Amino acid sequence: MVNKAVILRVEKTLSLVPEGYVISYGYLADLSGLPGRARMMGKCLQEIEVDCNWHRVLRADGKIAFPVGSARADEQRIRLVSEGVNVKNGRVNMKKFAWSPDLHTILFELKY
DNA sequence: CACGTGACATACC
DNA sequence: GGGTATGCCACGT
Repeated sequence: MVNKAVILRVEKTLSLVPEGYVISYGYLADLSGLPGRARMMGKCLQEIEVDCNWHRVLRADGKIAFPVGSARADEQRIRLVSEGVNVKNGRVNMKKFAWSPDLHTILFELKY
């Protein structure tokens, strides 16, 4: 189990990620006021509402975190492609599609 | 208390 | 590009 406060923070951050963009686990943690806790993001995503933007979360190198060919990986790829994010060999070009707002601005707005 | 593990990241070779 | 090492934090053994 993950703290409910943490879950809420991550849900809030995910709600800010625009359609057509993606974000890494590490930066998601940073924006949620939890620097260095990338590994915790995965735990959170297993407990978060299915309606969140979980499919926009990728590894820092742009790869989908699930094993290639798995049902989850396929669903994530389909969702990303359907909103305009190119997925080639289970990987996304982070230079093009990564959502990278100013960290401090977000932290200030969310009061973390 | 010491490890091992995990939807991870970074640095270095 | 791949492979190893280390840092990170929560949990289970």
